[in-house]
Amino acid sequence: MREPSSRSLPHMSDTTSSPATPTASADPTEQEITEQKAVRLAKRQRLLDEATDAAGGAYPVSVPVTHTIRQVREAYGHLAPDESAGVTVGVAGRVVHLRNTGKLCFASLQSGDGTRIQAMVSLAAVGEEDLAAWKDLVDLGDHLFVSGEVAASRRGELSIMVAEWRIASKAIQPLPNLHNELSEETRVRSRYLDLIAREQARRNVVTRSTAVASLRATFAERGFLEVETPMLQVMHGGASARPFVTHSNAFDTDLYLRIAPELYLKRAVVGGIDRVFEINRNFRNEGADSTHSPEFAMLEAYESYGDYSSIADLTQTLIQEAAKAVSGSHVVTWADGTEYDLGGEWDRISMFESLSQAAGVEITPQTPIEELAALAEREGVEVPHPIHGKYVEELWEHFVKGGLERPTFVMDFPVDTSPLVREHRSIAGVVEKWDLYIRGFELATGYSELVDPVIQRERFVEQAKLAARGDVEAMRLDEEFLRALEFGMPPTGGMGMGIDRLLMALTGLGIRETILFPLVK
RNA sequence: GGGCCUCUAGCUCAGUCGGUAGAGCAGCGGACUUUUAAUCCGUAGGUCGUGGGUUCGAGCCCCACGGGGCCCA
Repeated sequence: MREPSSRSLPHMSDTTSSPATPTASADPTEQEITEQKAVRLAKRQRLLDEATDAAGGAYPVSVPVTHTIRQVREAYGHLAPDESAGVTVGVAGRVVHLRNTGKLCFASLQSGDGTRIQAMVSLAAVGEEDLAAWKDLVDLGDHLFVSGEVAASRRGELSIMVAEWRIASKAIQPLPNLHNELSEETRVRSRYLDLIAREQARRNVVTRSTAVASLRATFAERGFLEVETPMLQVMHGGASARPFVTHSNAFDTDLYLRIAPELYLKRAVVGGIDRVFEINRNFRNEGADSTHSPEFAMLEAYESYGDYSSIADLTQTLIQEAAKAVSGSHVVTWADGTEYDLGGEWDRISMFESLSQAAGVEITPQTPIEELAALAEREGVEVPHPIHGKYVEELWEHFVKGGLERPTFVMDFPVDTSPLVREHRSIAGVVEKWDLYIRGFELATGYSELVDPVIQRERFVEQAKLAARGDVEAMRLDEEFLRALEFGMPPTGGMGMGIDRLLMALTGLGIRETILFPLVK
């Protein structure tokens, strides 16, 4: 039990002259402190001054917790008003409400999962000095340990009748007002406050963790090994994107933050890691908005002796299992209340066929580029790097993409925009690649991987020419990767999926809600 | 990159025509033994994002910069 205070209750004249008040700090960079913080610092100092052992003070090493708040609620939530359980428990939680009727004080304690329980401190139970200390020292936001009998209050609220209490961790900053919504900016910049204040914020963390655990479980069931490949790379590759550049002092060389793990995972496949995946961060030095973050979590998986069809099957399973883990069924409910069905066999459509159908004109890999350019011109579609395949992809997005409601694999892309993919086994001019669209946005992409080192080299050379012409997203020629391929890579199906986007598809949230700590300036 | 909106107390927000800066919650002092955002009395708290400008006078008008948001490309 803590020692009650022998000092008088604080007055502002006391606290402003207190040695604990850091306005006296010699550090010139010290922020000017607010009145509320000064008051709390003074309380902290009083707690420290009175501490008799490691279990006292403002920051005890430990407190004798016997139950979580949830356990107490589950075991005794049935108590009738004024009924006592006849059981003594010790619980801890953050003070989120304080009420005081004079000789009886109430506090609502909240645990990290959001469950709450009421603590009741009465004059009769703790005595005059201790009640005064409670009123003096306990603030909203403090972590508090209370021990006492479990009972329901007269109004039926499950409570701890406090026999002993102590501060478990003193809060120096006042908690934000929990009755108003936090502003969007505070939510993102101070996520810890968002987590304290908002049930949905806590749920989002659980949902993401559940979804990622489900992905790993699905992979494990199918014999995939998880690996980690370099994030700092001498040469970035595996995707078309602008990289972040950094510098290694030890090697005295510039390094790139990876834009994709692909070229390393394929090296692993060459080495015989036949089923391999990685869930990790990629970095792309591009714009940030409600659907793009400069750093984002990415899943890539490679299945040797598979192809783009088998890896599509796998992708569908991964997502459906994740949906089931998160919401109990293949039908997920989004934050805005709409339901989205991820169940069943997903549609697989051809890019060229669906484009031809939507545009009302036959478009094939053999359609002259002049015709594509004219069509784009008529439709007002701008094509940044006017090669054949880019026209087709931009036109497809223009004509078809927005109309996709159900989960859909869009199959067979132009060859000249997919330099790491092998050509279709029977259709000329396209590659065995699909994009998965869910509610109109791209969630994943899959391939029959290009394993012929000679053709791969040719494709890289073409990319290098694009780079030389100023395409900052074009790929560099990776000699080490080509050498690995030359030792022989088995036929392989590969897949990449944005984890943040998966969460968006499962929950309907914005990307800043799916990422716990989004990058902010 | 372009357009529009926004930045005021710890938090969430008002602030009229350019004329001494407001509320709720939280804080501080007091009352109250069953409250649930308790209630009641009293009280303190501001570099109005930053820097310029216009004006007798700027939270408000003008310019630049910074943060955030929305829409468009």
